[in-house]
Amino acid sequence: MIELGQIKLQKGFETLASVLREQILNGAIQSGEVLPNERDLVLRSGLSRGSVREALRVLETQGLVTTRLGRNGGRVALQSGGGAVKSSLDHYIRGQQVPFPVLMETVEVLEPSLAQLAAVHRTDEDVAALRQASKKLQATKNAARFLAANTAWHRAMAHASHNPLLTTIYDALGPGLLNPQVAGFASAEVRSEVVRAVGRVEEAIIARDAPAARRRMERHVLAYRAKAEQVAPKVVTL
Amino acid sequence: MIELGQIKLQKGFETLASVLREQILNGAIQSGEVLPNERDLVLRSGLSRGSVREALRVLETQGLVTTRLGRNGGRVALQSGGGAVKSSLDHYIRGQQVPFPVLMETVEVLEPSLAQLAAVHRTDEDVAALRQASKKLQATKNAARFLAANTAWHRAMAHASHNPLLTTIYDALGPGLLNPQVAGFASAEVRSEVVRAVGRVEEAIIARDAPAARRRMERHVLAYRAKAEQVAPKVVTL
DNA sequence: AATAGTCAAATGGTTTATCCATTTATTCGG
DNA sequence: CCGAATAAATGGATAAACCATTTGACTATT
Repeated sequence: MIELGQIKLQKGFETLASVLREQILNGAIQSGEVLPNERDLVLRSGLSRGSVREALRVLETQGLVTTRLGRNGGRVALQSGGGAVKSSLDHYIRGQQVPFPVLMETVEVLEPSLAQLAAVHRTDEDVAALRQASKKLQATKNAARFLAANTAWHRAMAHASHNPLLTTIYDALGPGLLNPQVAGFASAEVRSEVVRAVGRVEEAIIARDAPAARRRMERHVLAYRAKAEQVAPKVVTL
Repeated sequence: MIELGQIKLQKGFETLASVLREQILNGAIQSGEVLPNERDLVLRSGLSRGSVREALRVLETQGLVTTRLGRNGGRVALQSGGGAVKSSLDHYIRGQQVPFPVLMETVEVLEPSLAQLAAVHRTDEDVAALRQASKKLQATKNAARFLAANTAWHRAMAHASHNPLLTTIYDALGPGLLNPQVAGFASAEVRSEVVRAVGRVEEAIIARDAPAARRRMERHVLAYRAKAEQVAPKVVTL
């Protein structure tokens, strides 16, 4: 018997979705361009309106088109932004029940590298954003707001790396890290420690000292883990 | 004027998709469980079959259900695997036209960390898989197959890290790296160099020497970049 | 002239009804 | 008991309306 594998039947809506997807991804349909409306696509494709709508819905879900209602509405082509990556990672994390320690480990891998890259690629605007974020961090006493300010600084650092892939991935991990058992331990002592560590990383980034930026962030991350293990060992340890 | 933001209207199919999605992600609908069929969902939701189908199509696109045809068919709930992450990253890379150097940079960030984690978490099965992969690599002369074998070894290493997030992300980057201008330079000299470097990283992973694994992979990655810059400077340099 | 109100048109959203295609359980004949 | 025919259950697809939302055009009012 010859090996055939499973013969995959392409459904009508899938075919249309593929065709349009390819045209958007390869630039034949430019970002911002309005696709033909549903009734037009029915005529052009020979499919029914229901099938056309399913195809468009798939593209919308993939972040390749948005939908505008009303007169002068229609489907607008987009270059898929970080949104789809974010939601797919979110589903993956929740669905596979990725353990919290794995999330921490991942962040511990990304942050030092982001700091290093930020030191290499940062612009003056990045520096301004970082300074503003760390200023906010210093000024914030409330624990919940401190967390938010901390996240904001880290995002600014990621942005300064100018690596859109790593930044998008890093951003997508954020929500999963807001484990209340771990994130909640922002005592005054911990906060001042974080402010100090962040400040030192920021200095290195500003000085374009990539090895120092990495090293300091590595230390910070290790210290953070040590503290988290004190507070909630069962949640943190792999 | 008061700040209101855009008031978001929830469409019928969106609402149904959200409800089902939440139930799948929080485990109320178990992985492998069959959802009610379309006609049932029409009765339960009060929506029409078209809307129900759009909702299910969205979930399918997000990798949360699969569709089986025929009697005893239906929608089966899944925990979203790496597929959705992979395709969203692929769309992101193609759509945003993420430059090749950024891809290389990202891989250069991930690989040393993966090697380090592999040294920490590897099992005996991982070691067996790595050995098999590097054996294949040594034996392969043909340039195209060498590339494939090289990719396979790197995947095995990523797998050995036992960090599903990083592994999934790393896997998703693979296709984008097959730039023929860069990947094609597998001369005999380069190949033997790669084999040697891979072997040394593998030894460190087997010996559970995490710092060495990272260090050796870092060196390998740097050497690879240097070589690539010789061959195709315009493609590689940021 | 400027503004507000009204209407019409274009588009996506939704419904209903019906049929087709695929797969599998059941039934029936040998 | 087995194989073939049949029926049933399910997703796939179509057609024909109508609804909802938005915007442009027109009109009336001030």
